[in-house]
Amino acid sequence: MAVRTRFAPSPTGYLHIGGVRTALFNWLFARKHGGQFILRIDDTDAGRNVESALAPILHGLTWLGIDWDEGPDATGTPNGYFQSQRLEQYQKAVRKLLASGHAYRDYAKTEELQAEREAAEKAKETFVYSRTWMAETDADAARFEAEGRAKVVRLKMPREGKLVLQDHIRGQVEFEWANEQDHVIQRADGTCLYHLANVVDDFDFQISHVIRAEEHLSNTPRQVFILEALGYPRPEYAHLPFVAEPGSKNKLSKRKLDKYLKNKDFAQVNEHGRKIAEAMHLEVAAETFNPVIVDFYEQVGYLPDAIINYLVLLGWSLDDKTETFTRQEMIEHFSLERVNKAPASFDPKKLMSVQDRYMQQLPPKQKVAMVLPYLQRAGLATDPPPCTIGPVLMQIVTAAGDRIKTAGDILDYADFFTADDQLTYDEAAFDKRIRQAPEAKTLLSGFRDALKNVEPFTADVLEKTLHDFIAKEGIAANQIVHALRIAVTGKAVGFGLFDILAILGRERALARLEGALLH
RNA sequence: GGCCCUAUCGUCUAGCGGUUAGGACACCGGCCUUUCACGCCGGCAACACGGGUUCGAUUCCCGUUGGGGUCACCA
Repeated sequence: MAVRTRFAPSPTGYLHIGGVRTALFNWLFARKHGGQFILRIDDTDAGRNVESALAPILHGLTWLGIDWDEGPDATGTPNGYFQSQRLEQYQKAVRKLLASGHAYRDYAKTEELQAEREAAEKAKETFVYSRTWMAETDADAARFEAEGRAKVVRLKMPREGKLVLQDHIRGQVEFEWANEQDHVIQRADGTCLYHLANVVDDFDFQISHVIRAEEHLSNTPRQVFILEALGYPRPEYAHLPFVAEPGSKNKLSKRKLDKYLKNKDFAQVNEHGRKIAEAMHLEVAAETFNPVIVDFYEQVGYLPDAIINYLVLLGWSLDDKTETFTRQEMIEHFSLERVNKAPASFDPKKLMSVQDRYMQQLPPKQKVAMVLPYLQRAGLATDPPPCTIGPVLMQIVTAAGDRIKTAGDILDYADFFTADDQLTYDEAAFDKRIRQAPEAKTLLSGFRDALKNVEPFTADVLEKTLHDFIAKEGIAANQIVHALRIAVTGKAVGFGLFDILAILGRERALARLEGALLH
């Protein structure tokens, strides 16, 4: 049997990290078995802004390299893979269910139903609808309608026996039919509900394996009832544990950002990204720009491979050792049987460390290409870029080494791209290392003079120059090194001092020293 | 509350009857070093509890407790 899996997001306007994990597992499973991965849009009641609300989702999946074999195109133009376009199929299914007696017209009023519910609760019994307003014949229906009642269509669920489900992750799970309600499948206004639509779609698209979040496990009985009543084959099921909040077992939700920001690690990763976004003058609303949303990572300059690698480990593992996987390796090794049953909490710090590993592997040339747009967006480089920028960027990226953990980190070195007389200083550091350090200014000015004759102006020679200077002055390296760094970069931290000077070149280095002496 | 799922270091996890319970992230020391980052070395740290089954349970079974999900004319 051909393997066909699906991811069925509703157009919410953003791609959530938990959703990606679900999509990823579906994608992996399909790829592993040479099957198809289908993207279907659950927009049964979304309405107007579907296209714009869908764009970030399609874009996010594409960015992450989760490609779909069937579904909307990249622009999200509605086609057959939108529930809103398939209403006729759902109506047909309802008619069939009605005809076979698996569903009935119900004329109960909300208050009447509510009363029954409350009575059951009072008596501490499980609520079971009395079916008082059930119309199984046209005569009944006519009578209720004469009373001015509105109708919905309900499932006529079995009231005895049980459903035995084989789940690829949970194993055997059983449900008593008696605990199931006569769920509504068609509203009074004639539109259909999710579970019905879902089952019809899964059948029409020939989905072989339903791989979805655990929250749907309890919904499965009604879906199985519907599909069996319709004569459809039962797909295979795999209910994934959900992705939980950092440091807790609650389901991750984009609505509880305030709470996550109290988590130190989450706050730190968030802050890092926010700083970069601000440097690029990005307008970011906290609700859509934070580590729960995929877009955050793209904006900040993470690598899609790193995110995918982190995510595949969230609920799945190969063994006790392997942590790094190429896509091919993931596809080759993935199996539902090795998916964990318990929820896994999202750990942004660990994601960061995976990102760090991937970044370290990246050749400098690629880092340069990755980093350039960030300078442009921050207004530090023109577009198209000046042809001189390539070599400079290569020098910076090489000198910065592992310090550039995301592409946006290039902005830590923005001072290379600002005019020498526009340099801003970390004032606290400037105070400590220059204003209040004895002799600092004298030493800086002495070293400035020494720089005038350095030839060639390279890191090696500069290092030797400094050592000679230190020896001549009879001082410790500490007395000048920190002052020098602040004088030429404005900052107390950064990569190798001699690399900095060499990249700046003699003229700019001298200008900056001059500037610092006057500051 | 009913039903369902679930339970190994703070976090992600390995383990599928006998292990000094392993790895990774984080954390804490130390080394390297002009700062920061990287790297290296070392350290702290877990089988929720109670019954069974068994020669022997982290592992199998049953309870308890904890956590979560679900019970809509939402998806």
